[in-house]
Amino acid sequence: MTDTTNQRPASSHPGDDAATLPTTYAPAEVEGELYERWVERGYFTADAKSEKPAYTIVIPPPNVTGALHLGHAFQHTLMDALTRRKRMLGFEALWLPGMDHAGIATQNKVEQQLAEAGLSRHDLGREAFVDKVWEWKENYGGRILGQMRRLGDGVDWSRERFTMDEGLSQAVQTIFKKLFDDGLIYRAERIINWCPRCLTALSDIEVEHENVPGELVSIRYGDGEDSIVVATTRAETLLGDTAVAVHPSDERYAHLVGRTIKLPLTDREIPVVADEHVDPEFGTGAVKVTPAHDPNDFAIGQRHDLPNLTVMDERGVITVHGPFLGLDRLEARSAVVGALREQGRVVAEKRPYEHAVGHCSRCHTVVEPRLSLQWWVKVAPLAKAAGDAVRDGRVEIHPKELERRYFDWVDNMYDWCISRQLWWGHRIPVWYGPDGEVVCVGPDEQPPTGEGWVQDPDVLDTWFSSGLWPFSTLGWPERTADLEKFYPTDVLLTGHDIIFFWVARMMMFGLYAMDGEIPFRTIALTGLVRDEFGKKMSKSSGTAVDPLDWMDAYGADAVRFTLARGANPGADVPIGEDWVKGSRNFCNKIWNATRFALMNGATVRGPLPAPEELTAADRWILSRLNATVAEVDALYEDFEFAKVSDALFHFAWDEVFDWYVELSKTTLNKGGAQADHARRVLGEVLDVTLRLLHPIVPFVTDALWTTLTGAESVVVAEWPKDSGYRDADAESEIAQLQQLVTEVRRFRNDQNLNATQKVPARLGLAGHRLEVHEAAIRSLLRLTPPEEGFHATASLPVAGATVELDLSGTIDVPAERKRLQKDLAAAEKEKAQATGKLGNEAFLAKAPDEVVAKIRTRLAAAEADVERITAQLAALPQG
RNA sequence: GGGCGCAUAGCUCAGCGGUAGAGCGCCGCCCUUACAAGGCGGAUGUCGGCGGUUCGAAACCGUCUGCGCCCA
Repeated sequence: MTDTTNQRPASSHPGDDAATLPTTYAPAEVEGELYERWVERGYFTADAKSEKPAYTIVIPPPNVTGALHLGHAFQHTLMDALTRRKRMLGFEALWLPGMDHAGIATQNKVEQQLAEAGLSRHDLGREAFVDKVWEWKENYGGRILGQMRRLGDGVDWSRERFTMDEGLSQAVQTIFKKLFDDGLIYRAERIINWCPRCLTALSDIEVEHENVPGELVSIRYGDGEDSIVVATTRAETLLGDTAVAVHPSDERYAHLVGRTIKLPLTDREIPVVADEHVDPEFGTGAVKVTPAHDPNDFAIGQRHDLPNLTVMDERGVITVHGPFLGLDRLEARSAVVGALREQGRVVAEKRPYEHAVGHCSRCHTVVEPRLSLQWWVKVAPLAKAAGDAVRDGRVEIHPKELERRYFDWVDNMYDWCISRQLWWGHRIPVWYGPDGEVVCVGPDEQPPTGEGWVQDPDVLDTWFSSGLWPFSTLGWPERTADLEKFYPTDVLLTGHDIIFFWVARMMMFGLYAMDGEIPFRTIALTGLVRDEFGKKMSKSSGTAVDPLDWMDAYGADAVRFTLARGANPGADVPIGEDWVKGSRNFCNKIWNATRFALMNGATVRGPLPAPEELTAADRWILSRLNATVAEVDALYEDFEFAKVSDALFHFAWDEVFDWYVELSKTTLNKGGAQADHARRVLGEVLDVTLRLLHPIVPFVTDALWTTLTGAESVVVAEWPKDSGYRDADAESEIAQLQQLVTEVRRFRNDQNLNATQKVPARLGLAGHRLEVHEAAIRSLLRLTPPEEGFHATASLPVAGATVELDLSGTIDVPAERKRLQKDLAAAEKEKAQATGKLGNEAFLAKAPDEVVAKIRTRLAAAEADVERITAQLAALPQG
């Protein structure tokens, strides 16, 4: 025999290897060690100088504060599967890891720590505080990185990045300067979302709107003829009202427009203005206007030149002199309503009143719209480009249904507030001079020095730096070899929940920074991980599962396989412990099937025998093997991980393990050339199957594959190719064999025959194509040859043969009759359906020929079944 | 309030014009020398309701009901 797979020095005694494999797969014993070996050998380290085509995925950088949760485990499994497969396909695969500095989250964490010591960040001062955060990062940050190793993430650790790295910070400064110079970054005073707890501005998408029961209070402003009733859910803002607005054509209030009205609880007179944007149908048709504390009111204020009166400080405490001074906004709300009520100015109160209220996405505090001076990105031109790149097909969104969500956002985007009143983050590179100068400093420039020059104290929104991730991590703004080789990246795989936060921003910045070059070719969006009942998992309700626990109990492969198997494009993924157990069982099954194969001398050495030398079972499984390779390849291209996993699960378990391995036992026992061939085919099938499974369950496949082949590692093995071999004859022959075996097994079961009990039988296969399978059939069914005195007590016509069994006594006639009658009913129903269709002229005339032919075949089969079962029933002894 | 999506076996989900499927769960038999984390066999659905299109609908269209999600 010649060895065509010459890089595989086969182990000298495969049986010995098998003997060393325990009967149960113990993931804990192999996973950690295997992972370290992969990393040490540099399998995941990509080479920018490689001749191979590049395949790049950048990881959605987890927060430095984070721990691995099932959502990460899920996405990482998919990204790992994609890169592992491409690596096997001969690509220079790079999966680039890293972390996000997570401005607010991280700062909060360190502030909490300080609070325990009774300190605030102001006690330390900015510089010391930032040092403290770095210190925290070194000590506690990045726990997730170790957990990624546990999961088996094949990331290139040599390229690990952090958004606050020097390089990435330089990228931030570079793009800031470029945007500033292009007039796409500006400073403006507007109403922004303010978190009174985090004490910072938030962008629109960092605010979560939630319906909560509040109150709607209708208040009468002014008196008598000249009074107007307005309604509000935030009565305390009354203190900052600088007008009442009505619709210009609203006759009810026409006499008041242009005049002033007395604002209750104050000594101020405020004007009544007419504004097109007031809805005369809503409520009383009049609205109070608080320009400094509401975005719509601010707009009205601008149009009518109203003063902006700020009545709360940054913590939401009332600053207006009088009885409400020093009250928190919520206390002030009821105090104001109470005072109004006393004055008889409360016309109506609706409580509870369901309405949407914005909450800080970080700490869930109710946000307060607040007038302040902030930095903004003018998104219109950037967003247009980001939308066009998808519209013209340069970037593809998977699944396509989610495109709309993307377009809705990028096509209707408001300017992005990027300044945050935090200390942890990229500081805004703008200096203010003593005479009002504003200088934006580029990365290679020196900030202005001298008396009176100060840098802007704010830092940038965390998502500003994440938006640069696909290229900043590859060395931009330098024209690095990495950037040359690995950019644009291939797939951006992430949850659809951060399309706006992250995906759209990367598109905008990527296209802008790289002169129109796209940051990635495909956006693959996943859903969220849910519990086994499809319910949201949350930390607060205690329903969140720590994937580490499951990995410890069942192995990383089991967790990965379960997640992959649930991964339908864009859809949420439910996961439960029982399912992980099921996946563990599958891994164990693979383990034992391979163990069996090795004990029986399965081999990958030498060429595969020609089809004509093989048994039908061999040809069948090779045919199915190649079809499976083709199927898996096609599914991978569409990110159909669930279907990939399912196809492999069923091929491996149902076809290879339950049928091929069982059939091969007879051949192997017989010995001779056929047995040699079976060993080679078995080796081939396992070799390919393990390689196909590897991207999803990397550990168990590597442990087994190296034992089977003696080669270095399946991580660097070649991805299987469909040889094109298909054998329809073998497939139908084995299908017939399966039909016969199953039918007899059913009979045995119905007759309550013990599974191990041997039964004498005559197969009646003379001249039948299944004749060659007689030994296998007898073995599978535990049928012994008819001996002297054989007396058939049951006769089963099946698959064109008649199997006669000697049950040495009476069979259970009622049981058999019951079963046959059920089968007969099914066959007759089938026959009736088919007859009905074929009797329908319109069907014959309009249905495609192949459908008609199929129905005809079905009818023939049903008729044969009816005849056969009727005969069997008639042959049953009376009783 | 606007938009999108989903209702299929006990549970979680595939299928999206031509015989209703999978995993788990359930019932029965079996520790058959690869595997009891297993083997073999089995049961279970008027495919949410109503109407329409079609030779043919779980699938396409309309409508109602009930749930999700996104945005305001």
